[in-house]
Amino acid sequence: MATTMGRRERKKAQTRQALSDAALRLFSEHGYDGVTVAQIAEEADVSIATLFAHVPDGKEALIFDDGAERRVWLVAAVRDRPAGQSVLEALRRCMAGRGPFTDDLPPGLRSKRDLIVGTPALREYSRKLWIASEGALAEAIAAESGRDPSDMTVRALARYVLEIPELAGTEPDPLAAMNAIFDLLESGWPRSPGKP
Amino acid sequence: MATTMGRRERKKAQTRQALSDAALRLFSEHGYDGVTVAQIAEEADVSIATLFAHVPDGKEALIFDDGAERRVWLVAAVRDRPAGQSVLEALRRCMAGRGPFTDDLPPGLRSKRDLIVGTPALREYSRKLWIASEGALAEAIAAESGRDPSDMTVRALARYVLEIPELAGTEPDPLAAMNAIFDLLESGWPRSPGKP
DNA sequence: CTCAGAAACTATAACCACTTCAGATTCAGA
DNA sequence: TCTGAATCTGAAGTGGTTATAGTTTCTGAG
Repeated sequence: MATTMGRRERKKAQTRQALSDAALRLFSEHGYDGVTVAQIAEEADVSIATLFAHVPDGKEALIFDDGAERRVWLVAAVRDRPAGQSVLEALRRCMAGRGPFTDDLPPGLRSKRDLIVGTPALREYSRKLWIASEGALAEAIAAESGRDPSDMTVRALARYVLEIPELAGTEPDPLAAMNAIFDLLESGWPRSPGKP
Repeated sequence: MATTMGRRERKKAQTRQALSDAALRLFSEHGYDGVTVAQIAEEADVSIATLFAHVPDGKEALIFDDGAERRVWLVAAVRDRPAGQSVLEALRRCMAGRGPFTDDLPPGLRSKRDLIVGTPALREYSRKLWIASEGALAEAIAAESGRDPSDMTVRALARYVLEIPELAGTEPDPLAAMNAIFDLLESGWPRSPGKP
C-alpha cells in the first residue's frame, strides 16, 4: 500500500520539495535568469548532481510537478462527463477552474502563476507539460466519439485544447479568451463573405 | 539600390551560407547531437564568436533562414486570394506546396526536411519560426474578415493554422493529415451524440 | 538480526552552448 | 584620403548538464 511511504521515499519527496521551494523563492526574488542552479542547490542544501537527479528535465522543471495529475483530470473529465454533455463542454468546464483561468487562488499560487506567465522559459515548459497529455487525451476523445485514436482529427483537437492555456494565458481576461477559443473549436471558422 | 550588394554584404552572406552548409552537412552525417558548434565553425572556417554573431538564436537556427519569406507568402495568400475563396481555403492551398507537405523536392531539401522532422530540437525551432508569423497572419485574417486583430478568435485561428506543420509533419501522409485539420478548423468538432 | 543490494547522495571533473571584450582588419562613404 | 562603422578573431569566462566513482542510508530476504 501507499498509505504510508517508507522513510526512503519520504526523504526523497522532502528533498524534491525543498528544491521546489528554494527555486520558487529565488525565482520570485531575483527572476528566473537571475538565479543559478548552484544557488538553488545551495539553498536546498543538496549537491548540484542531486538537483539534476531529481529534475532530469532541467532548471525549468524545478517548480513543476510531472503533470501526471493534469492528465488524470483531463481524461476523467472526458470519460466521466454527465449524460448529454459534449466532450468539448466537459473540457471547457474542466479547464475553467485550473491553470491561469481562475482568480480565486491562494496568493502563493497566484504569484507562482504570474512568474510562469511572465517568464518565457517557464511558459514554454508549462506548455510542454500540457502537450505531454496529448496522447492520453486523444485516446479519451477517441473512445467517447467512436473514432480511432490515431485519427488526425482527434489528435489535432487534443493538441488544440491543450494549447489553450498558453494561448489565452496572457490575455487581459483569460477566462473569456478561453471561452472564445472553445467556441471556435465547436463551431469552426465561419467562411467569411468572400473577398471582392 | 539592392540590385548589387556591396562587397561587405556579399561576404557576410557568404559566411552565413558557409555556416549553413557546414551545419547541414555535419548534422546529416553525425546527427544533430553528434556535432558541436566548434566543429561547425571549424568546417566553415570562422571563429565561434563569429558563428554566434551570425546566428543569435543558437545552434538550431544554423540551418534555417529567418522566416521572413514564409510570413510574406502567408499574408499574401490571405490578402490576394481569388474572389469567393475563403481565408482558410487560401491558407490550405498555400501550405500544401510548402513545408513537409509536398513530395516533389530536390533530394537535398528532402533530406534536410527529414533531418528536421527527425530531430526534436530542430522540429521545435521550426515551429517557433512558424509561430513567429502569428501576429502578421492574425492581422491579415482580421483585415479580411472585418474583425479586430486583437480578437482572440483571430489569434487562435492564426496559431492553429501555424501549428499544422508540426502536427501533421510526422504523419505517414502529411498532406491528408493537413487537409483533415483544415476541415476541422472550417467545420468545428461535431458535438458527439452525448454519452450514456 | 544480519547482510546483500538497491537507491540516494556527494565531490570532482569534464563538456558544451553561449557571451563578453579588447583589439585587428576590412570596407563604405564623405 | 581619411574617418567611422562593420566584421572578424582569440581568449577567457559563465552557466547548465552529464559522467564517474565512491560514500552513506534504507529495505527486504534469509
